Formats: sequence, structure tokens, C-alpha cells
Amino acid sequence: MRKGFLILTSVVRKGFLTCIFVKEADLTTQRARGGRVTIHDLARVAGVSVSTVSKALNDNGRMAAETRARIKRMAAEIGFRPNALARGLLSSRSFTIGLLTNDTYGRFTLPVMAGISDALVDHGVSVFLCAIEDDPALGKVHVDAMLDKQVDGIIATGKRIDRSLPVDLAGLPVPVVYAFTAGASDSVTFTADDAQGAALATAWLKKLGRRRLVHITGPEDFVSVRERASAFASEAGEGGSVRYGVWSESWGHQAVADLWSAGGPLPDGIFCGNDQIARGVVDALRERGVKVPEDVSVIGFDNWEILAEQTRPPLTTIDMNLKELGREAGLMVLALAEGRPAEPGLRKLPCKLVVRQSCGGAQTN
Amino acid sequence: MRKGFLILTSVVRKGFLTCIFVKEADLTTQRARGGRVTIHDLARVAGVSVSTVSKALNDNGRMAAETRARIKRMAAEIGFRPNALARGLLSSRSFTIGLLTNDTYGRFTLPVMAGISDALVDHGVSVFLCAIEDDPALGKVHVDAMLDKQVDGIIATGKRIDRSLPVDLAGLPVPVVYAFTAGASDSVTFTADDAQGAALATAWLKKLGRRRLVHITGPEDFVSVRERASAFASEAGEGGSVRYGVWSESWGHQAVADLWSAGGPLPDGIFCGNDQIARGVVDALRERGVKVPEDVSVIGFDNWEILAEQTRPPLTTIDMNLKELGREAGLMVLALAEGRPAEPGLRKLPCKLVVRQSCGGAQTN
DNA sequence: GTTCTATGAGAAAAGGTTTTCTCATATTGA
DNA sequence: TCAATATGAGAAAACCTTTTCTCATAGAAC
Repeated sequence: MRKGFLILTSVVRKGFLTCIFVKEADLTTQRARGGRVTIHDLARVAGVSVSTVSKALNDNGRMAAETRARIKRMAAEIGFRPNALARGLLSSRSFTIGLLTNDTYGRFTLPVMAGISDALVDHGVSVFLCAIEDDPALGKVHVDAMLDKQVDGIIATGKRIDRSLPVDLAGLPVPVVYAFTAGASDSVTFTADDAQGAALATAWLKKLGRRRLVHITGPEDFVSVRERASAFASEAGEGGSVRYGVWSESWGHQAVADLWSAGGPLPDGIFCGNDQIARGVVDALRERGVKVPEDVSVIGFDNWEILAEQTRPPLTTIDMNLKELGREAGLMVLALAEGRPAEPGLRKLPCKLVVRQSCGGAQTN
Repeated sequence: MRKGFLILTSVVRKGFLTCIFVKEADLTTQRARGGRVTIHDLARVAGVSVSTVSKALNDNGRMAAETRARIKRMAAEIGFRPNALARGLLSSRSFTIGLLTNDTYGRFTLPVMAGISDALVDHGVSVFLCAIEDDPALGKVHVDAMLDKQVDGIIATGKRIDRSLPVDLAGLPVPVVYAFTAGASDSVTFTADDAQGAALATAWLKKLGRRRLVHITGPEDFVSVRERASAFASEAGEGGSVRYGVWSESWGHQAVADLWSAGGPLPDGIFCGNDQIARGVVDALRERGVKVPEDVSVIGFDNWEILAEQTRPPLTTIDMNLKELGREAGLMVLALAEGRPAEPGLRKLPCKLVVRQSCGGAQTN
């Protein structure tokens, strides 16, 4: 065996065993790199230059079809995968985006994240998740770290459309898309269509023959609360009334107690601002001996499955299609990163009705 | 003004306005780069070479203290931040790790993620979140993408310690740390100390004077269920019995119904396998007219705040310190990435008791 | 046999940073 | 004044990939 040389790998090609000799120094280099195989290794093994390898793998340049195929085959054999850092340095595309979020429990962020990831993984894009927990300093640290890492874009997401993240994303050198959080007026923003969702819920109650409708919802300072209440009011007509409160089960309980002790005509349909309130309402009604859905239909909002499915009876509710929203936001930020233009403005995505048992009515939809 | 030159920026230094002239070609380059300022721009502005700038900013090499300070000041002025891609290419450290997860709802993953991020953001490390949803193909795609991006390490996390992710992480060129999921025997794995947590819960019930104890928990094929049950049994002594079921509220309801209709002596303390079961138990007891905590103390497991706080009364429960677990896993993967050695094996982190009202007893702890 | 074209493949530069090596100048001592 | 040393700063290579440009060879046409 040649002195100072070692066998790197042996390849069986066309039935012949070919031994590849590499200088010991090269192997040492390779060790230091963590055993990663580079395009140079592949070129050496294939007996061509690195440029030829690159062109072969990227279907660029002119070359004999046989050469291209052979190089591709050997690349697969030795497990060559191009270093995305080097690639990104050259192309100024890192195939990486950042997801900035405010939402600690992830009730909104996780489905959105799932949609983003789902849409972008096919494009080779990975997602940095940065939870900033309402802390401006932490937000800045994360944004700086993302920019240092040359993210191709940023998606900012929060819990409500009428508050912005505690960090300034204007004037960044990368595109920013907002989801469920407020952006500048000339930015691209995605949110759920609250009015349409509320109308959907109210129409469903009416379709089931309910006429004395109440909307028990969250704090009036949420713009989405006002939009839903307004849509509810116009859909419900004369019979509809709205009660504002907080986003908790106990508010649902209390609202039922208030209604049933008020002495007026009792509602036969209740549209709740979220599934937690609905859970409280359903529990309170059961405790009063009011039958759901026989006496009263209750519909929630959010389709927070882990809660909606465990309620007795399971909640019919409105789903904001958060995963789809994430998917669209992901594709949008990708488009912007690739220089494709997009019209700024607020995009409202439709909600859908999820029928379980708390309203009665057809299970099929 | 000089032809072919443009003002890049103007700097006020020592009271003098200094105009920096750059060739138009350079500016065009700059534009194409997305307006990012490089070390070359900084070197030009500071009137030194790039190597001097690099050494100044990294506190390397010999140079006049005044020069170093001046370069640092100008770097801050023009907002220079080194390109992490270029840096990573050279150092083979990307300051990036991947978090692989199985857990769609993120009940476990999100706190763990928060801990990881919290521990690593100070070290300039960002985290790729990859949800693979039990899909081996998707898992491979994500792992490959992370490796291409030269992550410094991977943290694998799941929902239970006795199942592994549907993707092979052995023999990867980067360190892997497991949290709440099974790894190879020679790997570093973190999990909560189920036995200690269960003992803590049981001891708390006993300390409150409860003697007829029941443990209502999840499926017996979970190793954590068996460990908790075993610890419960030895702590509870003669009076303790265990009922296995599923992880749902309705199982909590049913278990209470079973117990109260069995005709034997009724329990005065119930330790539940998770907060959902505890919620079901508490609701069922209230509906039977059994007072919690006066007649029966109920304690949960998980400290899933959004559920525990909304239960009536709010749940006393065991917290698995998931954020701390994430923090330790993050620091561990960082240590391994930096070549510091670590002993393989399973590390069990202690749980803590969170006192609310479902057991009675002191609010202070 | 000679010139032109087509084809295949290699050389080199670029991307932004860090590190090592080299060089020039200033300072010290004799 | 000259040599030796200390000091500050620049040049160049390296990391890995892609792309453009150039070159060599084979075949075709005259």
C-alpha cells in the first residue's frame, strides 16, 4: 500500500472493486470536519473536477448524460449533501425563516407553525421558532440573531390582531409577514375572518330553529370580539343580545347564572366567544338541569380540540383554519423572499363550522 | 462631487462631518446584497483592512487599544453584524440546533422548547422546530434539512419515555440529546422523575390526613404510569389502590362512578395520573355532592395551567419542571457540540408540588 | 490535410469571515 | 549610527459551493 495514503472508501462499480486513495492529510481534515463529505471528496472519488460535480448535481451546464448520471449515482453512494451554509453564502438565500411569537401556550402558534412548516418543508425551508413573551429586549435579541443567520424572511404571530409585538420589524432587510398580530399598514397580514365565522355560527343556530340567541364573549376591547358581536347582531336580528366578559370558563358559568336569574325570556341558543366560555356555559347549564342540546344549543369558537372533544356533550364550534393560515403565510413570505410582489393589506381567511353534539343537528356536514 | 462616486454614509466624528465615498459599483453590489453591511464596508469606512477589523471586533491579535476602540465604535455606528453563514462555514459551528418533536399539541414540547430557547439564546444559538407527527418520511426530511444546515446538535422530544421517534438518530455527525423520548442506551436522555413526583403527591395527601387513597391513572403500558403507580403503592401502604384507564376526563368520571357504586369504603384522597383525569374526577365528585377538598382531596399531575386553574376548585398538582428540563437539555447539547464530554444515561429531574385548592391544606409552600 | 464548430470538462472567482503568516515601522540598546 | 526587537497592521489562505469563462479535443466540412 502506498505510504502516506489511506483508503477512504471502496466502491464497487461495474463489478470492479475500485479503491480510492487519499492523502492522510486530507483524511485528517475530514475528521476535523466531523466526517462530513464535501463536493471535493465526491469529485476525487468520481475522478472529475468540483465544477463538473456541481453542474452534474444541479442539472446545469453541458455534459455527457452518462457522466451526469454516474456522478449522481456516486453522490448517493457516498452520501454527499451540499453544505447549506456555503450555498447560502453564495446565493444569499439561507432557506430559513424565523417565526416570532408572543403566545406562550402555543394555542394559536402551534397550528400556525404546523401549517408554515408543512408548506415550506417541500421547499427545503426550515423554521426558527422564537418565543419572545412580551419582552422587547428578548424580541430584539431574537430578531438580531435571526438576521445574523440571514433568514430569508420573518413571520410575526401573536394572540390578537389589534396588538403588535413589542419589537419593531419595520425596515428590516428581509420581508415580514404578520399573522394574528398587527403590522404596519403597508404590510401583509393574515387573520381569520371573525365576522364570517360569527355569521356562520349564528346561521347554524338559526337553521336549527333557535330564535332567542345570546352571544357570550370576551372583553369588548378586542377588535375580533367587536367584529364577531356585530356580525352576530345583524344575523340574529331582534332576538339577539351580547354579553361581554373575559376568556374563561368561570365567565361562562357566571353569564348563565345572570341570564337564568334575570327573569326575562330564556335563550335557546348560545354562541360563545371561545371554547373555554362554551365549556363553562355547558357545565353551568347541565348543573341547572337545562339539557344541551335539547333545550339549548351551545356553539363555541376556536375548535380547541382537546377541550371541545372532552366537553359533555362535545362542542360544536367554529374552526379558524389556523393551519391553513400558517400555510398561506409561509408561502407568502417565501414568495416575497424570492422577489415576487404581493399586495399589502389584511387578508381574512374563512372559518369553518365543526359539528359535534352541543347544538344538535346533523352530524354530517 | 467626484464622478462615479456616491456618498455611502456620513459620520460625525469628533465634531467633524466626514463623508465616505464609495465607488458606484460597490454600492450596486451592496444593493444586491439586500443592503447588508459587510466587514469590507466597515474596513473601508474605518480606513483599515478587513483582518484588522476582524481582530478588533473579536478581541484577537495585537493592536493599539485606540484602534480597537475606534473600530468597535464605527461598527456600532454603521450597524455591522457579522454574517453567521460565513462565520459558520469557517468555524463549522452554525450556532443553530434542531428540536425534533412528535407532540402535535405541544403540551410537553412548548415548555421544553421555552427552556431550551431560554438557555441557549444567551449563547447566540437559535432553534429549528420540526414537528414530524409520527411520520418517518417527514422525520427523515427534517433531519436531512437540519444536517444540511449544519446544526450543531439535535434535541429529540416526544410524549413518553418508552417510545422512540420514528426516525433513526444514531450515527449522526452531530450530538443528539433525548428529552421525554427513548434514545439508544449510550445516549444522553432527560425525563421527569415519575416516582419522585408520585411519592410527592401521595405524601402530600397523607400529610393532609388522608388515609384511604386511590390512584386513577392512564394506560398501564406507559412506563411512567407503572413507575408512578409503584411509587404510589409503596408510599400509600395498605390503604392504596390503583385504577388504570386512559388519559381523558371521561375516564376520571367513570372511575369515580365505579368507586362510588362499588360499595366498599370510599376514598378520601385521589391522586390522578394527569390533570385531565383530575378534572373529570373533580367534576364527577361535585355532581355527586361530594365536597372537594372537604370530603375528598384530589391531586393531579402535569400542572397544565390552563386546565388546572379553571377547574373548580383549582387543582393542586405535580409540575414536571419541563422548562428546566428543556434548559438542561439545551445546555447539554451545547456542551456536547463544543466537545465537552458527558456521561450517557437517563437523567431524572425532580418534580415539584403546586398547591392550589383541590386538596385543601396550606396555600403557602 | 487544414480550418471551423460543437462538445465536454476544468480553472477561477465570488460570497463574508477568521486566522496565520509576513512585513514595515518605530523603539530600544549598544 | 547600526543592529536587534517589539509592535501594529495588512496579505493571503481557508471554509464549501456555484457560476462564468476558457480551453482542449473530436468530428465535420472544405
